[in-house]
Amino acid sequence: MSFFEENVRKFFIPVQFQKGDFMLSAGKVEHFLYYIERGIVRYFYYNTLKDKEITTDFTFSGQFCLSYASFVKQIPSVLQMQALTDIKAYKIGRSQLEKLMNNIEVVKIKAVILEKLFVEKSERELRFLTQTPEENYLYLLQKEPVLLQNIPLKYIASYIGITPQALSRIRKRIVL
Amino acid sequence: MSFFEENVRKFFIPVQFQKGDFMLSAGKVEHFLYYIERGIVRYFYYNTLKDKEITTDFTFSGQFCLSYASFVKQIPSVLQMQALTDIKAYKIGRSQLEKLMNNIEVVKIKAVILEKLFVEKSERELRFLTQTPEENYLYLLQKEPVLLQNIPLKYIASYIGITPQALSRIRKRIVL
DNA sequence: CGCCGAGTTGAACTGAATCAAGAAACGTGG
DNA sequence: CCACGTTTCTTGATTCAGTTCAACTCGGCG
Repeated sequence: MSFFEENVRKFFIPVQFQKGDFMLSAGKVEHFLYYIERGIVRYFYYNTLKDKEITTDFTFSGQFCLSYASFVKQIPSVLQMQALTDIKAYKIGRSQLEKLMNNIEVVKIKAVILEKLFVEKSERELRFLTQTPEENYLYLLQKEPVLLQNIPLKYIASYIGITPQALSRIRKRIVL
Repeated sequence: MSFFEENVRKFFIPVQFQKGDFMLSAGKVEHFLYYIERGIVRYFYYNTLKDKEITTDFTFSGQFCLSYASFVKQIPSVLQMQALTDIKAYKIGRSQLEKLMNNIEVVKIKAVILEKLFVEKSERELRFLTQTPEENYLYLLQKEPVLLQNIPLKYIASYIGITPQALSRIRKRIVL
């Protein structure tokens, strides 16, 4: 059991979600931080103008998961979270987490987690700037093969920043 | 004087850079965290394969600035930093900063800064996924007008993820 | 069985990349 | 302060990958 997992079990409450469940809908305020023990979560925005969903991220087993801006500022969330698989998770309320923040070790862990989030976003940024959608897809393929087993391709297309049609053609190109 | 500025002055050493100076070159390990009092810093990667620079970010007056991965892991930096203007800054060494991390208030500030960095990258990610290069440029125009006064457009093109030629045509379109 | 969402395929279109050349701005030394 | 060379910016022509609109297939599920 990992260091995080041990600590998580001490303070967090078990919670489960079913495939398809919305863990957080648009307009709701995020009150919990989740630790995903098993499953995949999808983050997305809904663009009313274009009547289109934009998938921005996925969270896999062993990671923390929350609508960050909403949780921190306690404002209605624009970002939505959906369970892509059945999920086994642990949650902790914001006020209780706040109490833990008097412990310097916990604050340090918080900094480490934020650090990781920041570095990941930076790496993703670099991929957008340097790679073609095709290279981006191939990267995702080798980095998170589990993603492609159960998940609709349209979410992956959106995550890469292209249409489902374009992804379909890329996949065709690759096989040849 | 802001809260940050007050604290910065207590522990940081003044340092200056001239326009064009490399604050950190590729392959060097980052030993300092900088606070930029006045000036603009450009972050970029150099892609040997395509013989091309990729500008990923800018830091303006009143912000912290460092090659994050290199500083934290003490490994040679891939990311480079260059002064786009003359710069007045303050710096603190890694080991001294580490000592400050025994103070919970400092760690909390660290978390707040990382939080800000993460949210900014997330917003930039969303712009890549939802906006056209033209919209992206217009956004930058209104968000950081100072950037366009002295800075070569090719850096801005790179930051948006397009070629200088494409940016030139976008600017032409906008004026009309 | 029929419906519906996901995925694929086709054709026309669009916007950025690329290659190439010329104009404008900048800095440096005479 | 001007002349020169370099870098930056612009413009044109061509090519290419992704978008859009539309039709069709496939598989699951009522």
